[in-house]
Amino acid sequence: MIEDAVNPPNVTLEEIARAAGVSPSTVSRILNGTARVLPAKQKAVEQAIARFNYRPNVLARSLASGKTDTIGVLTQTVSSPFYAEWLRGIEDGLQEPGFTPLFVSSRWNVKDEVSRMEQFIARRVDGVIMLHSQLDEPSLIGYSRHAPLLVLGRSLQISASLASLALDNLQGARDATRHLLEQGHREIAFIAGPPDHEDAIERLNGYRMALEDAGIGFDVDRVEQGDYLETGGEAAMERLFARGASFSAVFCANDQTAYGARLTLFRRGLRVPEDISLVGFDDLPTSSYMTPPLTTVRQPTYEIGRLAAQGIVQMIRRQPVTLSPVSLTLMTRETTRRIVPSSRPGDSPL
Amino acid sequence: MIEDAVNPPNVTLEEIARAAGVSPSTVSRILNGTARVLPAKQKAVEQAIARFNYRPNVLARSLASGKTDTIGVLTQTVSSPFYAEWLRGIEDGLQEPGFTPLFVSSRWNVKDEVSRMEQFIARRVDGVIMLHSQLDEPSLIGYSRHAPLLVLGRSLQISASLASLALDNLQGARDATRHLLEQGHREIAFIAGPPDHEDAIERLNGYRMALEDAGIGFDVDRVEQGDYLETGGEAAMERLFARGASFSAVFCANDQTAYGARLTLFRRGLRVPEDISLVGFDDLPTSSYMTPPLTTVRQPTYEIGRLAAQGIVQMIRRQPVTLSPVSLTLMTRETTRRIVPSSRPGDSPL
DNA sequence: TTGTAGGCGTTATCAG
DNA sequence: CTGATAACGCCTACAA
Repeated sequence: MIEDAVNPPNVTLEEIARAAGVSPSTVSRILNGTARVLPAKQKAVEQAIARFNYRPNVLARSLASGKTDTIGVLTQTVSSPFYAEWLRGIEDGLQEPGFTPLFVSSRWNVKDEVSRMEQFIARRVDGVIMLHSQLDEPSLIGYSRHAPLLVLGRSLQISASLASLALDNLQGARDATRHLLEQGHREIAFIAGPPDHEDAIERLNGYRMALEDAGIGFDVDRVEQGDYLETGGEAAMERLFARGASFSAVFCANDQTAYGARLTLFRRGLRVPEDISLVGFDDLPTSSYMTPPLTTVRQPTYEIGRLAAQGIVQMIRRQPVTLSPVSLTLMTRETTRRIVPSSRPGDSPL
Repeated sequence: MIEDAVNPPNVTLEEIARAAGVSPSTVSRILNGTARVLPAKQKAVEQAIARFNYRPNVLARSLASGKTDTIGVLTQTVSSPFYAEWLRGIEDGLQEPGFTPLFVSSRWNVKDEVSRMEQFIARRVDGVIMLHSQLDEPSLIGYSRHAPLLVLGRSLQISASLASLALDNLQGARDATRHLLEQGHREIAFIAGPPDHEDAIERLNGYRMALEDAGIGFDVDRVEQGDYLETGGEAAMERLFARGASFSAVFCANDQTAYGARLTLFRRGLRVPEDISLVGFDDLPTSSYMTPPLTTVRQPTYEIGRLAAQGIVQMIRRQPVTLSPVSLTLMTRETTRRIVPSSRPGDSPL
């Protein structure tokens, strides 16, 4: 029998108190469970709240209490399929402890990244999670003085208010390359990520290391520059061919790059994996639906997101943070294929 | 020469005023450009702000001013590739007018949707944009009394505080089906979306309508239920075959469904488009990188996001809202192919 | 042009 | 257990 009349939007705690015949502090106590209150008053207040459809003003509450129950989450692009699962993990992980994530994008731009952080501070978030920050360590330490800061995808000197969770990109890239080697490939091309990305560099190093482990020289001629985007992979693959590079497999610094490379192969009438083997990195949700399903290095991003959520909450509560490093695993699917050892070395797909 | 000492986190406007030798209101005025101030004081204040690295407390400001410059954005899943571009469009569109989006997911769950809206109200957002709400119209109208509400992907009775922007799903589906018909296909299967989604129903109707326009009966046997996800498309396609349905083309209610269907075709050794033509809906960013690139109906989601951002700001400013309906366009790529009329009617790919 | 004072809606500290 | 009362940090008349 609750009337759905045109309720004057903003009911305040004080009005509830008056309606219930108690003092504002009592209402506040009931709202927060701060102290025991007589059942009778409790009930009166609850009824008033229901009747007026009262909702505490979060702003006022935060101002008074000094906490906002908000976590700033800085991502490079909210729209990247790569970050999507991370965000979901974070959102889910923050749900139960009662925090709200504030997602913003820096668009791979250091200046934006700074302004977003300033915004977080101005909004008095209780903590910040950064996905792939480009800021230098001193800056990060500076920000961590305002609120606990957790940086994903980097490894930093940690403190009580600064933590990081790194992924073993090097290992992942090494495994992927090794897989190709085990299949008999000797000429493995690599399409790199942005040269200024820490993880892109690690992946390149992993590729290189695996090659050297196998006694195969690292050949610059088989490496092309990509940009982590489909278009970059497409173009890089094109350049590889234009340059007459010889290879039987291509390892791409990330899945999006692999998608682009795949398209170029398709355009040139080359079959995957019959003519060329292809490996990606990230294991985006759609990668297992490519034709054929892409062999790639899986990053458990959703789980990492949850871990991060859990970690930042622990930091806020001044509890010890437990962030064990996450390992990446190769998902062997159908874009790689064993090469017959009899094939003449130096065989070019061209 | 700014010292980066361990600054006591929270400098207040009052401290700035004291340091600059002026009153708090003067500082406030300078901060907001509310009134002219003597150049000398202006400078003194600016210096103090810089020196103390002062950042106004957004909470206090909002509480006092009654506006938060925040827009609640309710999406079904932050992590869906489908919503990604919308979010980006909204974020970009909100940037310039100075609003911050607050992204949350309802996970396709009405209960969550309600609680998110409550949260928005509690946070006193200045406006709300909903992507595909499942709430009924009365509820939406109710919420719109708290703050301007803009619903995307639905068509509603509009008012000064409630607007909607619908997409012509029916038209899009009709065009797609017609395209297939023009290519000579007569047996066109359809993998539908969730039966309780307005747009899924519209797409089914568009398919049906095109068939009837062409004088071809709508055949339930060629329709399978999907769920807008890859796995659903995969399974639906499988069922289509298991049931022995006969078709030369498949139209999927969305791209993710098409991805799944594509995989099933691949598994069965059927070529696209040589054996079966395939059409999707949405034009996700990766669709043009499928093998072969997917023919699909494009929704200009990024642009819609920007439009929505612009629209909600107009509503907040009590300006007339201009939301012209958005049309969808067929992107003819390479998963569809003209069928030779000579092929015996009733030809089954099996 | 500038300062004073009151208020925004809650929480939190103290008596009682 | 409960009610005043003072913050929280800023904005905005109002007055000077």
